[in-house]
Amino acid sequence: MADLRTHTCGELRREHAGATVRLSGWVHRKRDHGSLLFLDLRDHYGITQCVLDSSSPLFKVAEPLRLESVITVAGKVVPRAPAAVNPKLPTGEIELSVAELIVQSPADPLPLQVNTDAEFPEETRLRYRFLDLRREKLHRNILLRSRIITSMRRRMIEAGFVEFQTPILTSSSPEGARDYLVPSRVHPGKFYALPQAPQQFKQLLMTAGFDRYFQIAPCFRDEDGRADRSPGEFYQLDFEMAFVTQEDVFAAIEPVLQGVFEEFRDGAAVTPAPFPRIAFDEAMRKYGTDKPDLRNPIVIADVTDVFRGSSFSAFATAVAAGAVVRAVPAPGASAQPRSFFDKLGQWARDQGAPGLGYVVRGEGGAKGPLAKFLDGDRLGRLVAATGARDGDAVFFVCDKKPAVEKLAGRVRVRLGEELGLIEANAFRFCWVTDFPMYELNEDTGKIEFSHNPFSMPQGGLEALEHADPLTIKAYQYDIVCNGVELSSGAIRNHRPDIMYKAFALAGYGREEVQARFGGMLNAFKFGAPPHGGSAPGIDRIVMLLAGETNIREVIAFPMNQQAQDLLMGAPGPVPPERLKELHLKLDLPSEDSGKDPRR
RNA sequence: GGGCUCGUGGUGCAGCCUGGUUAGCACACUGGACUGUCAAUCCAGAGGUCGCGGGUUCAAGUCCCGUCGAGCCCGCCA
Repeated sequence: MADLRTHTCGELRREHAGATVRLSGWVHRKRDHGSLLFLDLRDHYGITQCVLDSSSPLFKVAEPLRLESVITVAGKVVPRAPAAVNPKLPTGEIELSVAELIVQSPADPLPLQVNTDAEFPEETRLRYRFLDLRREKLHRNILLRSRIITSMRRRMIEAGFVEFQTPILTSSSPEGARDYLVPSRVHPGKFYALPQAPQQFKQLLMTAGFDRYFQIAPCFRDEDGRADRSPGEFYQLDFEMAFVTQEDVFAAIEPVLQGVFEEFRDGAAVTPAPFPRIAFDEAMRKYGTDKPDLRNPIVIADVTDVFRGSSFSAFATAVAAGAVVRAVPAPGASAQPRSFFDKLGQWARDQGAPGLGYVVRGEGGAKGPLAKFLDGDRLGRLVAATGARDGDAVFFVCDKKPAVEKLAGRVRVRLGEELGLIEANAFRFCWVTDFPMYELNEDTGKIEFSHNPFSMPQGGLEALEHADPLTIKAYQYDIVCNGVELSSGAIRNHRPDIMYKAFALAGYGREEVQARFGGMLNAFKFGAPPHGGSAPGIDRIVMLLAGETNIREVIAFPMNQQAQDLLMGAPGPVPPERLKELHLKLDLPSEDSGKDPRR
C-alpha cells in the first residue's frame, strides 16, 4: 500500500466499504467522547470522518492531537449506520476505522482558526496567509481564479491568439504610474523598470507580424491600493490584434469575456454580446462616471434649461455663470420618511456640496423644498426630461460640469443602493468608447494625454493639426461590468508622423519622444500594421465572479494597503555589501524610516 | 500627502455616549467527565500594560490632547 495515501479525503463512498485504505491530511476537527474519538481529516479534495475508540492503542496518540496537525491514517472503510450518515459530506456514508496513525507534522495552537468562516483581522490573515488559504472561502477563490485563467487561455487560443512572454526587467516608461525600479549591478547608476504593462512589447510583436498576441501578464505599478486595486502588482489578460478596427477588437474579446462569465456566473444573468456601447460624454452625462453600473436603473438628466431664469436664484445665477444642473430621479422615494431626505442632504454636504435640493412628484402636484420655484411649465419640462412619475423624487445638483457630473454620479449610486434598485444577481457589461484624447490639467493649464498616449486619435493627423485638442476623441475604450472598470484598450497609433504630432500637442518635443519611445517608434518606420487591443484585469474579473468586494480575497499572496508583504517581510532591508555592489547609497528620511512589516 | 472609521486575553465582540464592584460573552487553549458525534456536549481552569504617551479627575477601558497601527475613501492609477 502507498506510504502516504491510497485515496484522497474527498473520495471514499459506500462502494469502498470493506476496503483497507490510507489517507493523509490535516486534522480539521475533533469530537472527543472520552472513549470514542471522531476525527475529521481534511485535504484539498474533501473531508473524511475517521473514528477510533479507547480499545485502540492509538487512542492516546490521537486524543491530544491539535487541530491542523498533519497525519496519515490507515484502516478499513466502514459504512455508517443509517442514523449516523452525514448528508452534508460527500463522504458522509462511510468513515475510516483507524488502525494505523502517523503524526507527520504536529501543529502549534492556531493564530487563526481554519475550520470556521469567522472573521479575523486582515493583518493576522496576511501574516498567516498559508492558514487562511487552507480555509474554505479563500481556498475556493484561488481555485476559481485558476479555473478562470485556464478558461481564458483556452478561449484565446481557440480564437487564434498566440501566447507570449515578454520581459520583466525592462526600461522605465515616462507616462503613467510610478515604476518599480531595479538597480543594475553592471551599469552603475542605471536602472531597469518592472513593466506597468507589456504595452510596447505587444505592439512590437504586432510589428513583428505575429497578428494575434495574448499573455496572462503581470503588471507592476507603484501606486496606492484600494479595495479593488492591489498595490504593487496585478494580472491582465493582455491581448493585441493586427489589421483591426475597434469593432474587430470588440467582436474578438466579447465572446471570451461573455463566455467566461457564463461559465462561472453561478446563476447570475450576464449581458449577452454584443455589449451596449456608451460614448464617454454620454456616460458622464447619464451616469456621472466613466464606469457606469448598469444594474442601477437610474439615469441622470440635464435640466439646466429648467432652472435657467427660474425664481430659484441659487441655481439661476449659477447657470447664468456657466454652471449646469443635473437631475437624479429617485423612483418611489416619496414613500421614504423625511429623515431619508435629511440624511441624503447631510451626506451631500459631507461630499462638499452646499446641499441637495429635490422635488417630490405626488398626486397634488410637486412638493419638496424646490417645488415652489418651479412653475407648471418648468415642472412639465422637468418631468419630460427625467421621466419622473407620481411617487418619484428628483434630486438636483448644480455646479460646473465636471463637479456636477461627479456628484450626480455619486447621488445616483447612493439612491440606487438606498432604494434597493440595484439588480441582484447580474453581470451587466458595457463598452465606454470615444474617450477624449487630451484633457486640461487644471493646475498647470497644460494639455495632457487623458489616457494612453499610444492611442490613435480619431480624425488622425488632420484632427491633430486643425481641431481644438480638447475636442479630439481617441479610439480608446473601456469594458465596464457592474461599475468596475475591467479593461482598457485602444486602436494604437502606428504612424510615427501622427505620433510625433500627438506628443507635440502634449508638449513633448521630437527628440524627447525619440529618446523615450525610440525602440517602438523606430520599429514603426519599417512597416507597422494598424493594430489594437485591450487588457482585461484578471484579478477584478475573479473578484466579480467570486462575489468578493475586496481584491485581496482572490489573490493568494497579496500585499497590504501599505504595499507590504507581511508573510515574507517585504520590502526588507538589505546588507550594505549588496548596496555597494549596486552602487547605491541610502538617503533616508530622518524619522519614521526602516519600518519592518514583521515588527 | 489628506479625510473618515476602528484599536479591549490567541481570535471575534460587549462595556465607552452617562467615569465608580473582581472588565463580561463566545471560539480557541489546558485539565476533567462522557462509546455515535459530525459547529459534539457538560464541568473546571489559565490567559488582559483595555495600541502607546500625556492631560482632566478623589477615581479613566470610559472624557480631552497627541501619537502609532489597520481598513475604507480622496489624491494617484498613460
